[in-house]
Amino acid sequence: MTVTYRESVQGLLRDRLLDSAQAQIERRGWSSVTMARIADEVGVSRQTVYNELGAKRQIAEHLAMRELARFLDVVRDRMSERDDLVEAITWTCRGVLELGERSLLVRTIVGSVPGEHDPDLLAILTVESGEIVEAASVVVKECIVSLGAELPLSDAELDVAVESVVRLVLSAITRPSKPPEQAAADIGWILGLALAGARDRS
Amino acid sequence: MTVTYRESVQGLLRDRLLDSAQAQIERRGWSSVTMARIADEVGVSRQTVYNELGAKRQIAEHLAMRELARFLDVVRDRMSERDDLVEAITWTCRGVLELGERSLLVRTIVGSVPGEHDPDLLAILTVESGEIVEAASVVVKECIVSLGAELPLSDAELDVAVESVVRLVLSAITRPSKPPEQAAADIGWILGLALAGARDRS
DNA sequence: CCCCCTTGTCAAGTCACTTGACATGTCATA
DNA sequence: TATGACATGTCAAGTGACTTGACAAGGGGG
Repeated sequence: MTVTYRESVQGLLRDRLLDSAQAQIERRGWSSVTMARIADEVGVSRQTVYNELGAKRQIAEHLAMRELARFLDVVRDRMSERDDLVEAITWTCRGVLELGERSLLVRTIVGSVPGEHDPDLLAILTVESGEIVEAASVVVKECIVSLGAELPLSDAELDVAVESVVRLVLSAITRPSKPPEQAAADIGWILGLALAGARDRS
Repeated sequence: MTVTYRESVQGLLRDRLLDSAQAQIERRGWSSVTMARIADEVGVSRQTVYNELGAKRQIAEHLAMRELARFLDVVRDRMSERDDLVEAITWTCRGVLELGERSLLVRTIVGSVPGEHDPDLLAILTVESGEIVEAASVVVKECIVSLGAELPLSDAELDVAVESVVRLVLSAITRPSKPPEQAAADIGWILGLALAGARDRS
């Protein structure tokens, strides 16, 4: 019993509600998302939506966190598919950036015209992005550590490096300027240079 | 909203309970299945098991019906993969018999030593098998009708033919004497002969 | 300005599930 | 044979998630 019945049920409700909200966003934008419509589509009462997800503002955050989880799954998968650190990071960045292109939710948020940015969604990409960077950094660092390679960086320096990579990826997703493969190669290149410089240092 | 949230939850509970019961059967036999253990594994109270599934005897029936559904899925799939009726039936019988060999639940029930047959499980294969024959016959007939071939049989005669095939398959599952492919060919051969005879008749 | 819709909150009701208890039956063992 | 351990099956009272209906407050659009 890895996951209990009760947890499954609770998770099922959450998922359904978020699925509905996400579908509405992707169809007609965030402003068309309505607590009543979510409740209706899922077949529960409006109050239950409030109980489970909280105010509408928080729904956007929940969606962001759920989407983040999808990206972190890619991170975990890809990081274990290469031995060399720089290659692993490059390969992972590419996968993440490609998912960013495929993700309908991300495209809807990022792709909306600046002027008509919904305040709630905009907030996610700015105020809340701190949490995103933090969560992603933790996962990436875990993957690097479990890779077990010898690094010319102190623990604190590793944190900085990881966070920088995460921020570069996030930036490339929100303001893409080149295809994923090349953007990933660029990030890997920078990281490689930094590691070489650190190695020379000693 | 093809299936509502509430239905999903109810179905989830049922499935979990039956999964647990089935796992216990396959591990240590029917007699080791306990209402308390089912409740415990799924993480609900013992009373909930009674509410949802009824007495222990009925759990065996539920399991049989659920397993039957798996077999009928195979029937529906295979019957649509051949144009000629006899070929379709032969192909379907083979698939069903092969599933019978793979099905851990079926193997556990059928394969248990005659002397130690648990009364409840034994009942399923005897008393309850009427329901099984009936349900399976309905599905098979539906498939035949939707196949749309011209048949030399009246509707009542078709019922008899279908039921006979179903009974032959059921028998081959419970008392297998040859590999699925050959047993299926045998059934198809009989059916072919019967149809030829019916055609001559007119 | 008023109407309609939305958000957000509250209290009372409903129903699935829990809890604890009890009667009953069966089997192993002293 | 008596007895303890354990299983089935049922009941009533309790808990908590979800429902229902209502309300205040805040925008747009006719």
